[in-house]
Amino acid sequence: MIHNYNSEDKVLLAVDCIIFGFDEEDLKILLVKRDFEPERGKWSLMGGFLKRNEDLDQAANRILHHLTGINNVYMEQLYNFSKVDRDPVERTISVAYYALINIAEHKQELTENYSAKWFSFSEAPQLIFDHDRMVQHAIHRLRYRTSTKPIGFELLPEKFTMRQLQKLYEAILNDKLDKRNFINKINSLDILLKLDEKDMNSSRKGSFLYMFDEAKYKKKIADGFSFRL
Amino acid sequence: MIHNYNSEDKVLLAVDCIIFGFDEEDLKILLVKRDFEPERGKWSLMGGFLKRNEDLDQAANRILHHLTGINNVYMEQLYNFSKVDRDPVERTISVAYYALINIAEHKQELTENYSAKWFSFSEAPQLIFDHDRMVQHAIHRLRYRTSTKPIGFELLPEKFTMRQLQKLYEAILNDKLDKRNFINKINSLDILLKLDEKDMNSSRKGSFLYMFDEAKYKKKIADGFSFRL
DNA sequence: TACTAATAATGTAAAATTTACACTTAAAAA
DNA sequence: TTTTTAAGTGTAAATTTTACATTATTAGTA
Repeated sequence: MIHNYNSEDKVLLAVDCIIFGFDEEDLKILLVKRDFEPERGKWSLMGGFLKRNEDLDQAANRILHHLTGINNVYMEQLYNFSKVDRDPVERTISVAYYALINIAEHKQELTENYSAKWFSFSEAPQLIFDHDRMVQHAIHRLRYRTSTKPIGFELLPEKFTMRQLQKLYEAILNDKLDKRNFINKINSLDILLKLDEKDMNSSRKGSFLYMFDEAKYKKKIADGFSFRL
Repeated sequence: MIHNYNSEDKVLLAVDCIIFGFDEEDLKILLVKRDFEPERGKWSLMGGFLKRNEDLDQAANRILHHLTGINNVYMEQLYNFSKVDRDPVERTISVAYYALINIAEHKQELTENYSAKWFSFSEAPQLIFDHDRMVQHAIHRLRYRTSTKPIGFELLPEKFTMRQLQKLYEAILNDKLDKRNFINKINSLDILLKLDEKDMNSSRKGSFLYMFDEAKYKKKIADGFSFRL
C-alpha cells in the first residue's frame, strides 16, 4: 500500500477560546457578539481559523488578541469538536482552548473597541453551534484541574488575600468551603509567601496579602510532589 | 468585519492511535511498520487522515480497523500535535487517540495479514515524527485516568481474578501495590460481582473470578459518586 | 477616647481513610 | 499423606480530613 498525501481531504480547523475570568466574587465567561453570517448578532466564543504558518497554541493567542486586545494569556488545549454538520457553512473541526484570567488586570486591554463582554457564568446567554457543549467541557476540566494543581497563579492579582483565593475556589467549584480548613490546606502546600502588607479594603482589621512563590512551586513539581486538593 | 470562510487555510488532519494492551503481565503498545515514504520501514503509531464525511471518533476507529483488523474499540481523544514542521511532507495537524484493549481478546483479529506488532511498553523502538511524544502524553493520561475511574472494563477479559486486576494496575502505574489493600480498596468501590467460578490456571487452589457490574457502576456515576483511587 | 461594628485570624478533637504487615487455607502434584 | 504454591483474609497505627467557636484588630462613631 502506498499512501499519497495528495488524495486526502483537507479541512478547516477552527480554534475557539473559552475565557474564564474572576472579579473577586463571581466566575465569569468572556463572549463576543458575532458580526458575520451565519448567526450574526448571536453570542459566541472567541473563534478563528488556524493558519498555515502557526501552531494551535499560537492560533489561540492570535485569535484571542484579535478579538479582545488581550495578550499573553496561558491557554490550555481542551478538546476537539468534530461532528460532520457542526458548522452549517462548511466542514469545520474546532479545537477548543480555555484560559483563566484576572478580569481587573485585563480591563484596559478589553476596551470598548471590542465587542467582547463578560457574563456571569450562571447567566450566560445561549451560544451558537456547539459552543455551549464546549463551555460545559471547559468548566468540567477547570473544576478537575482545581483539584490537581494550584490555579491561582493566572487568575488573581499578584498580591491577594486568603479570602480572595478561597472565593475563587468557591466560584469554580460552585460550593462553600470552610475557612479554617481551606487556609490550613493551602498553608500545608507551602507555596505561598505571606507579606507584611495588608489589604485594608475588605475590613477594618485588614487582611494579610500573599504571593505565590513560583520558585518553590516549581521545585516541588520537579521533586514529584502532587498537588491534589 | 465580514468573515469569509473561503479565504481560510485548509489543512490535513491526521489521526494517530496509541493502543495499549495488557497480556496478564506487561503493559504493551501496538505499533506498525510504515510502508510508505517518508520514513518507510520505521515503526509508528497507527495513523491516517480524517475524511470529509466522518467525525474524529469514527476516523480513529476506521484507521485502527484498517491497519489492524481490530474493531469496536473504545478510544479516547487525547491531544493535538500541531508544530508547523512536525510532518516533513506537508502541514499536518495530528489528533492523538488512545485506547486500552485486552490483547488475548483481539488475537484473532490481529492476524499476520497486518504488520502491526505488540511491544513491551518499556522496550518499544523509537518512533517517527513526534509519535514518541504522543506516547508519553498517552501513558501520562492513562496513569491519571487510573486514579479517576475504574479502568478494567475495556482491558481485561469479561471474567478476571483480583490478581489480574492488580497486575493491570501495577503495569499501568509501574509500581507494586499491596495485595490486601488493593483488594479492600476495590471491594469498597462495590462495582464487582464475585462469581462462583474459579480460575485454576494460576494456582492449585484456584482464584475466584469476578465481573464488572456495569449497571451498578453506571448508577453510582449517575449518583455523583467519584471513583478516585 | 471609649465604644461599636465588622471581618480576620486561629487550634483541636473526632471521624474517616490509608497504610503496613503475616498467617491460614485450598487444591493439585509428588 | 505430604509437599508445594498462590489465594485469601483482618487489624492496629498513622495520617488525613472534617467539623466547629472564640479572640483579635482596626476604623468609624458617639
